[in-house]
Amino acid sequence: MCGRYTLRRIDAARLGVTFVEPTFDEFTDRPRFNVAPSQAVAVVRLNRDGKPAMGAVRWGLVPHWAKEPPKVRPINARAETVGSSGMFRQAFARRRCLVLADGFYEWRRDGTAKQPHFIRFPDDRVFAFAGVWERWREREGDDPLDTVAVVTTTPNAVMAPIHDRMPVILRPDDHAAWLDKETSSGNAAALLRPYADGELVASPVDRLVNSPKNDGPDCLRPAAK
DNA sequence: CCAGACGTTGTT
DNA sequence: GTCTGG
DNA sequence: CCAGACGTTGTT
DNA sequence: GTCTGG
Repeated sequence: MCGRYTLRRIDAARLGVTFVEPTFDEFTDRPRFNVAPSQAVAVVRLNRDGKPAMGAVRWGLVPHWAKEPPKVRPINARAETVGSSGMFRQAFARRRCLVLADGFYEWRRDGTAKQPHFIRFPDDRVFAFAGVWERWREREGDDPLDTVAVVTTTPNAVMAPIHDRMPVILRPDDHAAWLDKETSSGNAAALLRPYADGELVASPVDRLVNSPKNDGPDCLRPAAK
């Protein structure tokens, strides 16, 4: 997947979760029309009590064993390797999460030009990418840096004309199983497939979104013909 | 055994 | 932390 | 992914 | 051209 998505509103009740971290105000106060890598993103993960809770982490994974957070960090993890790669396997086994969004961008190449497309559900509902997260600390007792990567897979019929990868979008019925630490790696991996055809829609949007500085409704303006 | 890597996308 | 390559 | 920078000395 | 930052 590309490095951009949107979160314009949050329907926490529908997702069956509660707000737990103060930093989450960042999302309730300011809708995001262009969430870029390294920014704070909204996730749902299991609390210590085993219940789903909503919070904020940074987009771009820093594994717990890193000596220093690298400047360039993976924002995506391939479904084909997320269970085996040294970078992701622990997070995949123990720290799966949901990354909340209500749409995402993908660029289609027209020769040298790059045409951004916006992909969403027709009712603009909030949905969940499959994510894996990690907690990094400089040293014992320091404040943690929590980070996340979104899992990608092969495109469905809507995405195929635009791009050769797409983020994994989990159906609500699968949210609990993805989050559950007891779910086997095999069963978790089975959830990592392209979203069913026929629900998502894609449309070209203004190139305004190409600059991470732009974060407003204009990012969703239909592309000029 | 130790040292070094550990990622994706897209592009060629 | 854990795996791979030498 | 795209946009934007692409530098040093010395000072805080 | 290539790297960094968002």
